[in-house]
Amino acid sequence: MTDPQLPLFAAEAAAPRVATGRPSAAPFAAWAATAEAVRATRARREKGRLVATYLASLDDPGGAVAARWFAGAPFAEADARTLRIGRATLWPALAALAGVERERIAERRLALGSTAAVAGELLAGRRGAGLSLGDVHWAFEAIAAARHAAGREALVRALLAAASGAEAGVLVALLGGGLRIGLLAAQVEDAIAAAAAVALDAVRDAHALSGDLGEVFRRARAGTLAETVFAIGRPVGFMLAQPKPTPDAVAAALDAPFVLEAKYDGIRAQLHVQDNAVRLFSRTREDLTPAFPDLVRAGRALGAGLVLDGEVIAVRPDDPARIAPFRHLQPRLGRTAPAAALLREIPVAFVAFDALAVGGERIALAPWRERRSALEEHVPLDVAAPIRLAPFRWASDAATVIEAFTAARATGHEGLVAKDPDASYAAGRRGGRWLKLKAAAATLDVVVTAAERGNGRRAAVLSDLTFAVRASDTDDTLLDVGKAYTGLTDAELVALTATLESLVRERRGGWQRVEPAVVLEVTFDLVQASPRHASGYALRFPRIVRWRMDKPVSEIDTLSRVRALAGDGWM
DNA sequence: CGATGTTGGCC
DNA sequence: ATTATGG
DNA sequence: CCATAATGGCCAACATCG
Repeated sequence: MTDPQLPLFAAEAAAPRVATGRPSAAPFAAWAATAEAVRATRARREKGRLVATYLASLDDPGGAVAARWFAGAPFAEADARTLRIGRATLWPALAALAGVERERIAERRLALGSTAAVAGELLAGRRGAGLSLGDVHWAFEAIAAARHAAGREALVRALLAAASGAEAGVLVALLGGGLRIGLLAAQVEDAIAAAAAVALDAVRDAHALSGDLGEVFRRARAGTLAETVFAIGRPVGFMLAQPKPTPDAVAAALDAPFVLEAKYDGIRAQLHVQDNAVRLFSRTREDLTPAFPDLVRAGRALGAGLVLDGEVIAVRPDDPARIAPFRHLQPRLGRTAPAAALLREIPVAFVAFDALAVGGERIALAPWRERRSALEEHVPLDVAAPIRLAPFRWASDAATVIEAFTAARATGHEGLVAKDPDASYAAGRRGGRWLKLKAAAATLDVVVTAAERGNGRRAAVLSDLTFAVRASDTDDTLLDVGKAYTGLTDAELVALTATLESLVRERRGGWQRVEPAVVLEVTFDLVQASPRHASGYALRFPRIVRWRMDKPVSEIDTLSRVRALAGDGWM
């Protein structure tokens, strides 16, 4: 169907891609049917079994793409390309194909909760042209390479026109950025291990190293998983920390003595130094290098064969030893060619807290103590250097954790990370060997002023709540200060929806303004000045603590309290 | 040309 | 990032 | 305990609009 010619490989230079073999002629319909069967069951083992059975049935090496797609994305994590397809492209394409108005799409989207479900409904009964895995693969390649939205829409339309009704639903889900069948990378790893009869650990390790489930599947079947190489310049999966609610929980979860480090409020990054070539990668393996030429310059001085794990933070221009909050770093993110003035105004540092390779040798499997020694040999302790060593301290009890936490907060850090000194680096996993502890937040009592219907499984409830505070003790004007969607149970959301429906004042699609009567207690990590809401403030990581049925609107918090909670200056 | 809309990626 | 949910 | 879904706020890039 699509032309497997020139544009398909045009983007190759940007990010080296791993070959997955010749495109497969295997029917896409079987993949789509498997995805639907996975969606239909909630049993995790059954989902895994379905995927494993399907993967085992593929005899064509080009079928590797099938493994990738089950994780919900059209491309591998190691692949920097995106499709740039959203509702602006999907809705007109669907409307044209189904021969209905755009309004009808919007209406059904609201009722069904996802554009994928709308596609399945509107295109139901279509026979399809017998798409193969290879056809879909080429279509994704072509869409990613298409520069203009019109070109992408034409490609999407051609793809969907060739799809059966059953295929259209999953295709739209993949195109729109999420399969949502209750299956992600971790489950696909299980299925690959089962389908190829290899050890799960080997599959996980290969995935962490390659960032491509397609390659992992192909190698698992070829018996060459162990040949997945660690290479400097190629990002590895990050080891993540598990959240803990209290210092006691941290102390209880780790054997004494354990390690405490600051939790830096920046962006996690992996620094690769290979001769003169320095690269920085994000947690999702995006290439951050272009945004940080200052760190690249500093990295060249470290010596080759190094892979460091750490955090990029903003530092104060007047004193680079002191850290700046996350909002200062934000304008430096995503830049492809940052101006010299920006580099000056917002200086950054890479705070190294782990070493995955030194002298060209992978040391990720060694315990933290040994990795830390290696790190200290390669990174200066200088607290003002652009690439600097993260300090740490030993702790054996909760009291020490509390003390370190207080000190970290006073310095401007988010909190602490606690680590097991004997643990190896668990690439790509969030295990119990690293723990994080953040600040116990203040709460605000607010009133709901507007609500919006949710997506997917929340399509039937008003799950997205906009809330306000009073202007002052003497002025009852309500000023919006944020939105939240998490914290209430499903049952509470259902009950809340009924109440909010009785309070409707104005309705626009799935959105509605309501009489201010529902009082919520909300929490957050931070209050920040923002033009987003009428109050002039917004919340970082807002979540609902509880529905305050006992509290009248006349007693909710005021703008002055919000102002008092807002971070200001360098903190 | 600047403003706006869409998408993607950080936390 | 976060919380709720269910295997 | 683990994996997954659904979603906040900020910001940059890029295409398109006016």
